[in-house]
Amino acid sequence: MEDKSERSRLAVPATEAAHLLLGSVLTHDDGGEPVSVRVTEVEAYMGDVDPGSHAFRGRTARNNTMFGPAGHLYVYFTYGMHYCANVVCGEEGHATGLLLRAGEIVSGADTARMRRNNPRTDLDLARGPARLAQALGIDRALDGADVFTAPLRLELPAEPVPHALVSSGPRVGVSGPGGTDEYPWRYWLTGDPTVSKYRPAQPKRRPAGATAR
DNA sequence: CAGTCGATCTGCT
DNA sequence: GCAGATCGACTGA
Repeated sequence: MEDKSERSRLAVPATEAAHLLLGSVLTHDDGGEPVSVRVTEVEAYMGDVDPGSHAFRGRTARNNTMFGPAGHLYVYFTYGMHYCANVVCGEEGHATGLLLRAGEIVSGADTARMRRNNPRTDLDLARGPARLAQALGIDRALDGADVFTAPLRLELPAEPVPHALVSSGPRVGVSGPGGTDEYPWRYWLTGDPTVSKYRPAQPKRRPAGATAR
């Protein structure tokens, strides 16, 4: 019953769901030491109307989970080496989701450090979407998994975080046509040290010497 | 400290 | 064939 009502809280527009996820705690218990992350930064993807979204071109094998019901994890593999995780939100079929961009490790830090190959500071354990996924031990085996069912556990706050504590700005790494990158669809807890450093979307990397090597 | 580049999977043209 | 919801190593000052 809890699960049902918690899931329904995510079946809302991405902007609203973002304020539920900020401050929530996601745990992955793979049988070893459980690792928990307090979410401090998310990015909204608006499904098939959003040029920056994987779902913009329609349903594929990879983005299939995005088109399903809210409360499931969409995990994708990118750049040949990284996993990133989204929490599906909104109504089923709309393919909206929230990319987990950064968080603070609240328990299981030892395991997280090992998975991340011992970064300089604990602030770097889950600062960035691929880092967060790696710290939690998330890979594509968890694509489609229910965040309210083992081995995952998502604890939403009783109340959404007040808007006054949240900042917003352009999405990172998205340089889509139509000024997509101008929409303030990235949300973070103002002043939190674990929020990822803003890096403008790379315009395009073209061969500098006119000819490829 | 800031800028550049390689790694290498997935989906679209 | 190419660009991408990234990260970390390396360069040079």
